[in-house]
Amino acid sequence: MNKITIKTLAKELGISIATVSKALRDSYEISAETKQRVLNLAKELNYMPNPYASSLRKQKSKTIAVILPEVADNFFSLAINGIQSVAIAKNYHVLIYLSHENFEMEKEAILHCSSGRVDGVLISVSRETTAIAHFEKLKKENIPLVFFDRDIENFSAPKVITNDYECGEIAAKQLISNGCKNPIFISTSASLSISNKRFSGFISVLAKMGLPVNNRQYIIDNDNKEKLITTQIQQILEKNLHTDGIVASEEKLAIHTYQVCHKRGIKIPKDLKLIAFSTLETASILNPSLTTISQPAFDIGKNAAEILFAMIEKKRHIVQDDYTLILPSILIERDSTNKTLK
Amino acid sequence: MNKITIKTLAKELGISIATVSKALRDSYEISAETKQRVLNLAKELNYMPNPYASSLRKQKSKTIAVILPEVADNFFSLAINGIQSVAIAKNYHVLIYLSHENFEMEKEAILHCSSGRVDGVLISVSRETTAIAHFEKLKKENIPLVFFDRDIENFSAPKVITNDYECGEIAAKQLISNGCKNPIFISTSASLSISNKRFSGFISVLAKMGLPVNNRQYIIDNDNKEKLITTQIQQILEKNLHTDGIVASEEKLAIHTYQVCHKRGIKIPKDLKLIAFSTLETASILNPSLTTISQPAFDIGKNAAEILFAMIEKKRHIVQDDYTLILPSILIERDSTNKTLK
DNA sequence: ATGAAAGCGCTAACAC
DNA sequence: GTGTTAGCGCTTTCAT
Repeated sequence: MNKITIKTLAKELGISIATVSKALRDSYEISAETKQRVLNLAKELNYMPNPYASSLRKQKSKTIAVILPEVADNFFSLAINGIQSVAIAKNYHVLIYLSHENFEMEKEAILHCSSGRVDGVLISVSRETTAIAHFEKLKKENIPLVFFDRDIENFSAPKVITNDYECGEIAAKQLISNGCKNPIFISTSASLSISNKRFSGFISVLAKMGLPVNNRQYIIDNDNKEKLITTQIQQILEKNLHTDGIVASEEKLAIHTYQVCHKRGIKIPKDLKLIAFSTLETASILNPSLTTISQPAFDIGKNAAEILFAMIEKKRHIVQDDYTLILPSILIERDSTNKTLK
Repeated sequence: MNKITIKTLAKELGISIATVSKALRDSYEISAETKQRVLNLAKELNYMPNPYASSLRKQKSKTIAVILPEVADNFFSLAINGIQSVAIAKNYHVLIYLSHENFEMEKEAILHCSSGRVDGVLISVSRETTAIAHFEKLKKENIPLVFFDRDIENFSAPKVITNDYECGEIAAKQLISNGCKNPIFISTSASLSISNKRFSGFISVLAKMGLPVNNRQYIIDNDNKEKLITTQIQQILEKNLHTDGIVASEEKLAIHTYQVCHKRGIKIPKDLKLIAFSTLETASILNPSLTTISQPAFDIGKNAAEILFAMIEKKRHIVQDDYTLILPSILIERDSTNKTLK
């Protein structure tokens, strides 16, 4: 089957390609009759404009990129949904890149976004990301960037995040008010701003309550094999026998903590109380049900995308570089932190 | 900052754009020295070729599309990972479209894939999909298509699926051998080939065992509000008080079944045994742990992508239109089907 | 080894 | 209201 281009239509109808182009775009210059003829033939032949020719000409790709650490975490799945919902409304296409929490891959992804491949990018940074040169390159190319959920402190761009510091406080309070004397905080990154904020909130409450503040933070190495996470958690627990509460900064860590506890006969919540930052759908049916601090993942994605489009559509003056939208998470109390259960 | 194009480089170096282009592509026609000069300057100026100009010229987009019913299901998250892993190795970009189980959206997505936007498409069909005109349009345009996980029967294209019929049998046997006399099968689509195969396997075992085969299949309407799923499951259970086992054809249905049971005080596995087609990470820590038939999601995605690339790279003769790769799922027995538990 | 030139399919300024 | 034309940035003959 031969390719149908504007030329085909023009030849077929005996008019110029310019006329066809204008007719297709419903230009006021073209007579109703000609438009009709063009549209009819286009439909008949299943004409679809070549997107790349148009992109090249207009210097606009009608696509955005989403760069994520991973897609297996429920948060990111929901965020993608939010992003897609607005992209589709804007008739945009979305390119997905996964950094797998790896800085080099993130850089690579950003690189792909330049030179006009996309009109804008949404990113949740990898846990290794501290440098900002790749973001600056984008800025130089005038490609709008907005952070969602996981941002980076020393680079200025709009961001849609949640109230991590407060949630850190809430987590600590939840554990302490349920009797924990020795709660700890586990995460997978020492540099991720989101983790640090959560930990800061957490530790501030311990301090306020007069609880010991040393050795409260544990970084789980998740760059190697999956298996190791449980081993590491188990070791932490063994070396800190007095630990009676855990705040898991990531969904995955909470799941692994359950597995360790099940295996080692550690009773949640009696021996150990657990609270997790997570949007896990199964939280309520876990054994025991898991107390979570749940992020508005869909809305974070949606709002980030909306801001991005505002920038793309050159309503740029509306969006300051330091614009920050904070969508609060909510605490959902369940059994894993309940002081009266065994 | 001005855009850096081949022209910039050429002018700067005092050579022609043709030479620059060839040097960048490491053509044998160009002297080592010139190549070096070009490469150096390119690096210095951060030159990135315009992907769309190149696509337009070469009639190749270096991107593939992945069309999914949704991304919240763990299976699809894993599959995306598999797909990405091969796309990245091939230096391809991946466009994501979500059908949200809606046929119109799927058609729309497929439409976007035509006219050269992508070099190939991977799809897991929506549960509403029975028509095939949109696929045929793709085929006419010579855009390779491969199905993964959820295929469609009356359209011939390579597919990577799992052994659904056998798994339906396995599910039935698992329930029956653990004492179920009245198991039912729940899914969300009456037309989805994958569900039907599972059900066929399931019912064949009931028949063989001499168990009643009428009213064994229940279709849950999942097109409206999320809430309703539990209501529907509850109603099924209330109207069929003798039901003592459920095969959930989808992860989500299993989760909702748990919720109903928790709420109504129905004890799993004592009152009701449950087995689910699912890759849920939390299956082992649910209350009770969930027996699953687990799909090799990552590998399904990966293999589908590999086949797609074989087709894109015109090793097309290698891939027949009716090529079917079946990657078996595995049964993981856990407490939700255990006959001796309460 | 290098360059001139045509053209991928489309848009838009400018004629007529 | 319609057509001519000049590119967008790149690749690829074909000359030289």
